[in-house]
Amino acid sequence: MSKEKIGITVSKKNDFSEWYTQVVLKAKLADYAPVKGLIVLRPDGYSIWEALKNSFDKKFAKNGIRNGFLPVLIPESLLGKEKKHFAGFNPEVFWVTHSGENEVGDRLALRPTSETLAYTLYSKWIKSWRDLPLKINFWNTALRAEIKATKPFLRTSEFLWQEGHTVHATEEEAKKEVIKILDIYKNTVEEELAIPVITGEKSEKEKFVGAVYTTTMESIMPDGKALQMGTSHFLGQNFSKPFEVKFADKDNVEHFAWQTSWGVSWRLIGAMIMVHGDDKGLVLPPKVAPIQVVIVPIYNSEEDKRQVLDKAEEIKKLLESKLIRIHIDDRNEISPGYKFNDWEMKGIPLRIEIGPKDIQKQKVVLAKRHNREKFDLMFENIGKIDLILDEIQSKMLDSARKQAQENTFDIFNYSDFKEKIGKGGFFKAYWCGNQECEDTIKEETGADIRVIEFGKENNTGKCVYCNEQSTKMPLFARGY
RNA sequence: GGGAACGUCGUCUAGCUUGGUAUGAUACUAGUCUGGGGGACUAGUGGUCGCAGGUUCAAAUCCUGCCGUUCCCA
Repeated sequence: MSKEKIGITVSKKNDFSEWYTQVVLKAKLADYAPVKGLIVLRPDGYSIWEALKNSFDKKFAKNGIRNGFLPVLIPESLLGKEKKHFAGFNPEVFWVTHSGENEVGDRLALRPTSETLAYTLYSKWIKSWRDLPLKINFWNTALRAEIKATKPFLRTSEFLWQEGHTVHATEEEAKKEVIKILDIYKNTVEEELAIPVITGEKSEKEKFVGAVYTTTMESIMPDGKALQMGTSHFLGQNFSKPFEVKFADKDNVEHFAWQTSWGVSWRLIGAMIMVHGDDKGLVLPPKVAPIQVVIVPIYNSEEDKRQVLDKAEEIKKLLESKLIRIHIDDRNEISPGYKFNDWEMKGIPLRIEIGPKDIQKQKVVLAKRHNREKFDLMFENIGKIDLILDEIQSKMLDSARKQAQENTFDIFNYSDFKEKIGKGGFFKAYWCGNQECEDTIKEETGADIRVIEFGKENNTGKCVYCNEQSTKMPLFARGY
């Protein structure tokens, strides 16, 4: 087989969509399930998810949030209690109508999200101000039927996520929580996945159905489309009223509580693939890589083999003592060259090549995945590999930032907007706040308001569509 | 929401027009030689041709429906 056929067969630049699918499948992150729109996570994919989960869990715990678990079935009567919420989700809800041959009385929804179920329970658990704040996070899956245009991690009918649900005595405290969570999201995504995000508010049109307002973090992908990376919602009393989440305050007067909900999903893995991957395959940020360093031993005689593998073991032990995840690829019958390409396709951040010639010179060859640099490293410096991994992590964020900036444009008039939108990217433009303008722009350009960035309301300009004066300057883009 | 293409061992594929026992490569298994960027040779294993009907003496091939995947356009 020609070497072009073994790895990724298309370039990221020329056929982004096909490239993405090939990377997911060939790096063995996920595979298609027998049911449309569903995927299976394989161990390498799941490891990345676990790394993210661990990172989030630590930060949630510091913020007083604990984990719980909710069932997957929600009776229709509950789901329908908050009407706008229900109407928003209804088209994509899977319904369980039978148990065996018998029809069930109240249809059961496979959770599209758990607000209604969680708050039914919260109303039982919360009686007094002493019970507040109540902050629980749930790691589970959500199901939303995707009929068309499914794509691994980005658009699947069932997805892994976490959904957090908090309850507060005051409006102010709940609003603060919304922002605290968004900060945790932003920090984690930037630090672990090396993907820069822009945080801000969703427009009224794009907010979570049932929320008072939605805050969001958004990123621009290399193909110019925007991806919603996570949302944190201020629910006000929209749910506490119908679900009677009430508490007796210090003055012994009963109040409806103030609530938040928030979530990130395995879409983050999709974003990581898109932002960092290249024509050779996946590129993993060291912090979430299942294997951070792979050693490829090179030898021909039995004696060389023993010597090289002994040294490889020694290096492995040293790096393991520094909590580096390391693997020796001692597969026989596979050439070193094949292994190089194989591990590059899987995105492993660092490769150590070691053979008889290296041992003679007391060094190894080190190859960085993200920029494909290759250089010698003396034995005495191998202990510094943790610093090299840190450096890779931060350089990956830098280059992702640069990439995002190059894909962000200031737009001051509508003809410019229409002309340039085809190329993709974030479009910063003034907007009057009127939904009619938003709708028309969406209709004519395919772009919607991704995020109204925090802290950018100092200046005044003219709405890009209707020329009204405004201080709002959202980012428009076509999205996933 | 609208349109198009595709589905044959794990993967890629020939065969389909004009029906007649399924082609090749790669991967996999064993062995020998190899080994610093996708190695070579030899032998072997592996497929109810996406599923269900229909036409026919006979269907991968023709017809209908379904399922799945991908791409393009709102």
